[in-house]
Amino acid sequence: MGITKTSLFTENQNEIASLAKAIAHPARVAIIEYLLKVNACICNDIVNELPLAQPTISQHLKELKNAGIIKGNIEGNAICYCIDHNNFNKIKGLFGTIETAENTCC
Amino acid sequence: MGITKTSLFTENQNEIASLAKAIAHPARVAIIEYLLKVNACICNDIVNELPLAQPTISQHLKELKNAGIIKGNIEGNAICYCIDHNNFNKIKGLFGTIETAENTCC
DNA sequence: AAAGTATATCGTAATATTGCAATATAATAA
DNA sequence: TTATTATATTGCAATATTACGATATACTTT
Repeated sequence: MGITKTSLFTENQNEIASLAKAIAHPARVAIIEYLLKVNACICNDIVNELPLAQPTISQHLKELKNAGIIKGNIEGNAICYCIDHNNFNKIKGLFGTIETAENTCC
Repeated sequence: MGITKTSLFTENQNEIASLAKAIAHPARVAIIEYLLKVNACICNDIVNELPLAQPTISQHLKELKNAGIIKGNIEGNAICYCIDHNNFNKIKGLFGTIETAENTCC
């Protein structure tokens, strides 16, 4: 098999999982951190900043965009990427709302 | 290729990525939610709760344990799993500390 | 001891991810 | 128009993940 049985889980569970998946690579974490640092969004800068080839960066950016974590705007012949703060806060919310009371077990 | 170039990124970036990876599957999200709900930790219950075969659940539990999200204690011939709240709070912290100020771009 | 219960591991097939060279696309500059 | 610059897409090889049947391990009950 090897295919995740998405249909067996709730929409919320799949949503959390796919957002987590978008963050589940150090290059993508690095891109997020960089975009948060520079705020205004450069793109070729990311290629220069990270030790990966341009097509690889482009692929990671695509995944982050599909997940809604970043967004890109065309600016001349360049593309300006930046964090999509609405969705990013939503992610933080998903983790933040989980109650982690004292556990009485183990 | 196909191998993540872990060595090219910081320890913190790799840590966030691997914690996110542990959450990046709906079955593992479901396991976490279930353990948070029942607090005290049953194990065969998880197999009955989720629509996946026992070896598959066992594999997911192993990944969650390796990531430090859950821990298991032997109790007779059963194993009691529960959330490792120390690490779980750490994860929440990792996401929570990221500043998401207003963005002035895009 | 034998049977039952609970969990882990092995082996394997199906699929997904990662990374990059080569190439395509699109806007700008010369 | 012809470079140049910036980004995306394609194709492919290497590797990782997912799922589960079969089997192993280990404790408990009979």
